[in-house]
Amino acid sequence: MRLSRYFMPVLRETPKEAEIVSHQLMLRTGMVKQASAGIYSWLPLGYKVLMKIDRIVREEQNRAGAIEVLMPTIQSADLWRQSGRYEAYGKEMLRIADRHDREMLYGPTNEELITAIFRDGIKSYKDLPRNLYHIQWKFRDEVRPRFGVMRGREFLMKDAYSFDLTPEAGRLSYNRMFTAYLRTFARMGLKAVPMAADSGPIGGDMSHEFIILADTGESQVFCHKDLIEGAVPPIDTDYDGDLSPIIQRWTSLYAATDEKHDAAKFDEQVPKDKQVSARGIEVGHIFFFGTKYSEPMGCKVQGPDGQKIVVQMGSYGVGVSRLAGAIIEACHDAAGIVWPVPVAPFEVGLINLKAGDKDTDAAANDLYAKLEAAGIDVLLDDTDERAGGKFATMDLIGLPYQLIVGPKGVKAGEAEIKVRKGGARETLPMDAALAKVVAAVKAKRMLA
RNA sequence: CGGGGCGUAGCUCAGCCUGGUAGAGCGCUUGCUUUGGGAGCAAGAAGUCGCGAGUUCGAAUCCCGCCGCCCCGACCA
Repeated sequence: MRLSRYFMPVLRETPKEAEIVSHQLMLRTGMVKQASAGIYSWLPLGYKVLMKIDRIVREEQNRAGAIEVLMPTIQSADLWRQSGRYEAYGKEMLRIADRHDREMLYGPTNEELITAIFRDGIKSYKDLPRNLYHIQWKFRDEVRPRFGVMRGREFLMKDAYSFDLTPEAGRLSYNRMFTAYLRTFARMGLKAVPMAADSGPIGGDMSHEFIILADTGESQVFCHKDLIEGAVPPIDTDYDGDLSPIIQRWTSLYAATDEKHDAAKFDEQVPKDKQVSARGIEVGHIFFFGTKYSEPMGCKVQGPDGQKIVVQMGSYGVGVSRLAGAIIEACHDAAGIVWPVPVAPFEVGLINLKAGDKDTDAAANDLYAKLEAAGIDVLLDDTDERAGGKFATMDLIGLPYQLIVGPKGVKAGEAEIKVRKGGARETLPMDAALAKVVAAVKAKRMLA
């Protein structure tokens, strides 16, 4: 993409409504624009990031055996009456009447709808297990939206729902999602730690929040240091195999959010030099809820013995739009965002320091064409802005690698590479610089 | 939903207390000079002062109502 033809309304100053750094940076870089409280338009740069997150989530869901569907944003109240939640949900549910005065709602979640879909689509125990997921916008009419896309009213979420015959089989489904989540967040360049959460109506140990660590995170978390550097399940993990060693490894060490934190237990279970107290952001939540929805909604299958079996369910959420903000919270410095390669809106920022200069233009255009040919997602700053402004903007939007071409370098046949994270710079012959950037990007695309 | 605050140019804000008909910086446009880390000079465009109703000779300013937005708390992915 050529910046001269792009739409990227960057702001030099920080809009006053933004309190936290990710919100400030998302507004300043022109990633999003607030439409009304807690509701955002995603501008090109932000949308690219959102789609890269979306894609990683999807790839890892598919890999774990989940099947993608797409459910509507608008649901009927009748469906929610079947589970008894229409009355119970409260004001966070946006209720709408259609032209026939039928009661509708903008879905805050999809348990009812997926349970009905699955119930009506299966006949026998042989149809289980299954895991269906979708990535869709949801709406919760929060009393007080804040923190930009981290806590908006409208948000993009991945929700997976597992269906099993028995609680034991449900645990296997749970483990698959648990494992997929470890990979999903690691691939985005994040340190995510699963922490035991309130497990709802079933009890037991089948609920975890996935918390990423960021100095500016919303809540205090405590955990064993080894969890932070824990080994991420490899790409060839066999999801049909026994995943319990992975789960065991990630759940046996102490990890708790502040509301569940037990200081005495922490001291007892974790050596002083392994105790980590940090800030965190919840980006995923998985739980097993058994027959909470399948029972009232009549989601049953006939078992081998002819008896009806109420299906065991679990649900598994990832805050896709929230992640865009959360990643920035975890990855920024004083100059701006520092994107991990897998979620960066562009992988390389190519700076033409003197647009309009024949030789510099030729060199920049040549590198641009070669980067594109190499399959690199590149943004070429070919505007006639001054050098200082270009550097500042490029640092602000945080592309992982900058390739800088100016008249001096062109004369010497050289280009400069700047690594956004850490700021290391290196001047190399044109082709060597190109090769090095391409190799660096490709090496970092798949972090896990 | 309790408490607090804010709405004036694209952005950040001054002016409001003490009414007299709108300002600054940045950005934007044009020209000249500059050109490797947010340049200089000159000229210029740009605001129904959130909306409505009042008080007044006169309202951005005072009064009332409404709307929008933000912050703290409670709540939440």
